[in-house]
Amino acid sequence: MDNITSLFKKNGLSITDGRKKILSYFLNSEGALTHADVEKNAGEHFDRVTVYRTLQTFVDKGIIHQIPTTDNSILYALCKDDCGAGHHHDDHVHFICEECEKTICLDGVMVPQVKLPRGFKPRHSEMVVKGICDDCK
Amino acid sequence: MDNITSLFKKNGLSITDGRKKILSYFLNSEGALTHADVEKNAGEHFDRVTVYRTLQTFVDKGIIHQIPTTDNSILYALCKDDCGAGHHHDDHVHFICEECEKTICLDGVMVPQVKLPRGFKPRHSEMVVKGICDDCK
DNA sequence: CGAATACTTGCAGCATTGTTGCAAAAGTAC
DNA sequence: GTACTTTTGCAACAATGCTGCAAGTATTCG
Repeated sequence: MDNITSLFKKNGLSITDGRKKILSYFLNSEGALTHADVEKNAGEHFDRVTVYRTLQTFVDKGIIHQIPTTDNSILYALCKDDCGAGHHHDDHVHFICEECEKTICLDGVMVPQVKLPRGFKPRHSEMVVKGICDDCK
Repeated sequence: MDNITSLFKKNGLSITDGRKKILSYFLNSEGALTHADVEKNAGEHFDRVTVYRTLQTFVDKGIIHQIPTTDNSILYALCKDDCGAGHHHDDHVHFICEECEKTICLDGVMVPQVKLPRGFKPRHSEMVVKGICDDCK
C-alpha cells in the first residue's frame, strides 16, 4: 500500500483511479495548479465536474489548500504541513514568479503576525509575494 | 467642479454618467465591492460589459485596486494612497470579516517584509487577514 | 455655439467557468 | 459474490467574462 492509498484511507475516501491520478499529478508538479491544469494534464480525460468535486474533496480533507489570486482563478497546492479535515494550517508564504508564472509554496517562510486596529480579531492570514524566483533570476 | 470630476480630468478620462455613479458607489461603501455588487447597486442599470470596462479603467488609472481572494471572485476597493496610472502602492493589509463578510482596507497597517530564501526577489506583497471585525465582535 | 473628432456605451453573440440532479459505474463491506 | 455506499459522467443550466460593431456622448477646436 503506497503513500497515496494510505492517505486516502486515513481520510475515509474511496480509492479511485481518478483521485490517484490527480493526486499524483500534484505530487509530480513543483508549483501550484489551477483547475484547468488538472483537467488538461492529469493524465487522462476527467469530466470537469469530477475535477471540481475531487479538488473540493481534497481541500475539505486537508490534502491540498487554496491560494488567493487577483486574476479570478483559484490555485491549489499540496499541504506539506500536517493538515487534516477541518483544520488547515498552511501558514507559509506563497511566491508567484512574474517571469515563469509558477506559484511556489515557501514552506520555510511563515506569514508574520501584524498588529491590527483595536477590535479586530485575526483568525487566519494569507500572504502572497510576487517577484522573480530563484530559477529565473 | 467636484472631487470626482477633477479625479477623472486628472487621469484623462471623459466625465460620463456611468463613471460618476460607479465611483460614487465606491465612495459611499465601506468595504470592498465585487463586479456583481457594482452591477446591482450602482444606482441604475449598467450593462455588464460597461461595468467590466469601467472597473478595468479605474484599476489601470490607479483609482481602485484589486484584492485577492480564494473564492474565484475579484474584490475592488478605492485606493486611498496616492496611486496613479501604472504605479499602485496599496501596501496595506486587507481584512475579511467572517461574520459580516465585509472586506475592509486597513490603511494604517502595512504589509510586513519577509525574509525570502536565497535567490528570490520580491516586487510586491499582498496580505489578507480573516477574522472578526470591530463591528461584529 | 456648432461641427468634427475621439471616446464610451449597449447590444448581440460567444467562450469559459462553475453548479445541480440523476442514472450508471466503480469501490467497499460482509 | 452480493448488497450497499460512494464516485463518476452526462445533460442541462446559470453565472461570469470577453470581443466586435453600431449608436450615443463627451470633448475639442474653429
